[in-house]
Amino acid sequence: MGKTKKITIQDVARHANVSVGTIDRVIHNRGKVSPAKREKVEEAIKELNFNPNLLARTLALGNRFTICALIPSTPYPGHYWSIPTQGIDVAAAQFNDYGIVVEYYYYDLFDETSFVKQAGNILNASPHGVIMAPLFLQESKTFTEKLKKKKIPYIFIDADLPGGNSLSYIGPDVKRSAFIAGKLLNSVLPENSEILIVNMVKGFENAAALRRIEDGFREYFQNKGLEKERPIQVLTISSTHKETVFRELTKFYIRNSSVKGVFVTNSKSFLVSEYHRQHELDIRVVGYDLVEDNAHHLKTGGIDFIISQGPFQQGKRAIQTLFDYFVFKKEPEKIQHVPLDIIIYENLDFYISFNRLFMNETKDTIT
Amino acid sequence: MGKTKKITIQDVARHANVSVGTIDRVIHNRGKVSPAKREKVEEAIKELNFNPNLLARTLALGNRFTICALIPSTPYPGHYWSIPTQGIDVAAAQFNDYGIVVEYYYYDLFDETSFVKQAGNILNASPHGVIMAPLFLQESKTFTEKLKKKKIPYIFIDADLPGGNSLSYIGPDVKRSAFIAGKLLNSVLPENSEILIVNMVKGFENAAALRRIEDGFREYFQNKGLEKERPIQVLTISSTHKETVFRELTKFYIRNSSVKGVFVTNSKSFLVSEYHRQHELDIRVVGYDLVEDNAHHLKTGGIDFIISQGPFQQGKRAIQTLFDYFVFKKEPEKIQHVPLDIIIYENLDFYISFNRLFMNETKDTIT
DNA sequence: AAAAAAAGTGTGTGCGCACACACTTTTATG
DNA sequence: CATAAAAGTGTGTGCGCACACACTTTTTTT
Repeated sequence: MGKTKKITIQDVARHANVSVGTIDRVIHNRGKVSPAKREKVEEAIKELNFNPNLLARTLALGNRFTICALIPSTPYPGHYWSIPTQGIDVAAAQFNDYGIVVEYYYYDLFDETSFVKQAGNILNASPHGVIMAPLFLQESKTFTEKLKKKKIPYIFIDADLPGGNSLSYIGPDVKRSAFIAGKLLNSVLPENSEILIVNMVKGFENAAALRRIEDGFREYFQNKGLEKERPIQVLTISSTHKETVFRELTKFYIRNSSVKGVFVTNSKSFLVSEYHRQHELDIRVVGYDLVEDNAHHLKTGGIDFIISQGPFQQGKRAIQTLFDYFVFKKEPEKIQHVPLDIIIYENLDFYISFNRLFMNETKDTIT
Repeated sequence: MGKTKKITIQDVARHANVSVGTIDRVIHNRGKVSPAKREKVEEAIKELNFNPNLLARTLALGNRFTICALIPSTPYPGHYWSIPTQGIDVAAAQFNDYGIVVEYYYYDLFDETSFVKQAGNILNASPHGVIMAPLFLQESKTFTEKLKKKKIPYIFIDADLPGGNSLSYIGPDVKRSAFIAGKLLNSVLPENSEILIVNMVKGFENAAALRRIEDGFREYFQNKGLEKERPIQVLTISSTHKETVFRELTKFYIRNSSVKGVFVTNSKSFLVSEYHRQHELDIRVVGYDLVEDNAHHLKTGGIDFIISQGPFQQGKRAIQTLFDYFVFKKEPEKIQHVPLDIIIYENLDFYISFNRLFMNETKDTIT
């Protein structure tokens, strides 16, 4: 009872009256095998329900796969990009023994040249696969074309590059996420409230993505026939620094006092919330990404909703997708949209703890 | 560049001028090793950043761990319990080569005796670990006490057993989930609407859990001072069959026509939604669990919110927790609360697809 | 019909580690 | 000071698989 013995190629060999060499030839469809024996072996495999042991195979093959991760650096501990990085770390640790080696190539979120430089470094390293956040449109295109020439597969996370020929895109459906933001914000707004969309970007790189976010957001109100009742304005700030953001917000609010809801299109909604708090403004806020600062403002009520795009899962899934591609030659889905988690004060804790609890475990075992 | 060589105990042995046997003794802290060499070895391990290869270790040890899963059977394909089962399947496949063998012992959700019988079977099988959904209070207690005597660790999923001495509980914070249900339902209700809580249970087994759900739900309205404005009634139906549920709903609604919102405390909210549709009632519904039928009613608008308690993750995490416990002797957190996902029409698809996409991969590679 | 080529099959080694065992050196014991 | 006991150390085998290679049998070529 319950003695599910391990079936090995030895067992199959014995059962089919051949040697392990023949089993090997049949499994990998190589070398020469007489039709009679081939059939006998295939029969035996089915009968015994033989599954090759991946551990032994990996050990015997001894091959290594290097993956380069081209992602933004984490300027301070609670920063957004620390989360995908953790996801990558966890998966990397899990697959380390299978020969997966992950190397990070960090670039500066606000500096294209750092991106280009690191991209060059990756090309020199000639890894087996690449994970990247293609946040700079043109530079990313240049890079991926070179990767394609070298036949190095690459996966996009966080943002997609339309027509980028990636092995897979793992990230949010941004238009949909903005649509949800609209729905959520609308649900907490009194009648006849004006709405403000706050963008914080340095240049024009993300223009296309921002466009889709705005579209998605507006679409909700159009679908509900609320365009008139909820006028939407847009404020684009070319910085994420507190002082600049505050100054721009002031410049806006002193001219627009009837705004009752704000949608922040990046992970910095806590800045807006903090501004509201300091100036005693009762304005509802919806934003992205469950970073520590946002969690704090969710708790104090300054932020009403945070939409989280499974950043941890993005990193983890990216590694796993490449692993499956390397080891099992499994073609992944071209688009893997992550769940858009709706985070409120009441369910916040669980999202933070559930993955963190486990990370420690994994890390301990590796170190 | 990037030539991260695999460091083996051989490398360490050479570096420390000892044999692999000594390395082994140091790593496992067994046998006799002179202090001088021990230090040299430890030094070498650190210097080379040696990490034992889990694959090779597993292969050499060759031990097997059997895990029995005592969970409700899946009466029809889209049933709730098919999802945790899938999570278990995925993790089982992943750890299969590590010697983890999972055996299912299904019981009937509405039949205590089937639970007891399967529990007995598990005791006979004497597995290394158990995963169970302790849905029958008394029977579960009896069972876990026997497990404790046999020193077999067990993990609860889906529901906790207070003071049950489990290795870990992986599931929702039910009170909190109900609180969230209150918040969500309230957000879509007009002023002065009555609310109905619908329970569907056979006996009195789940009485304690139901109590906590009701408490959590009511707590929201109390905290907001809405007890008066939103009277809450409770309807408990002792069946999940459509006909019975419909009959009981009719009996209730013909006497209570001012109910505008319903909170269904199990995964069958689609039944209530269907009833509303057939009888053209404009009543809002909040329920649990993203089963297929609920997804469908979310899409048609008959259900407004579904709270999902990561059923897939529950199964997966349970296996992984036992694996870490067996292999790394890692004591898990006693309580691992899963995220309480708020599912609406707009983000439903991603929750369904994200895990499903990957399940196929894993299954293909194993079969 | 002999030689060469091809087809078919088995054996042996190593991947990195755990563990049993043999062996040598030191210490304790009478 | 001999001898038993303990401490300290190295070697060899196997886990399940991949792969190189040697070997035998059959088929093709001249």
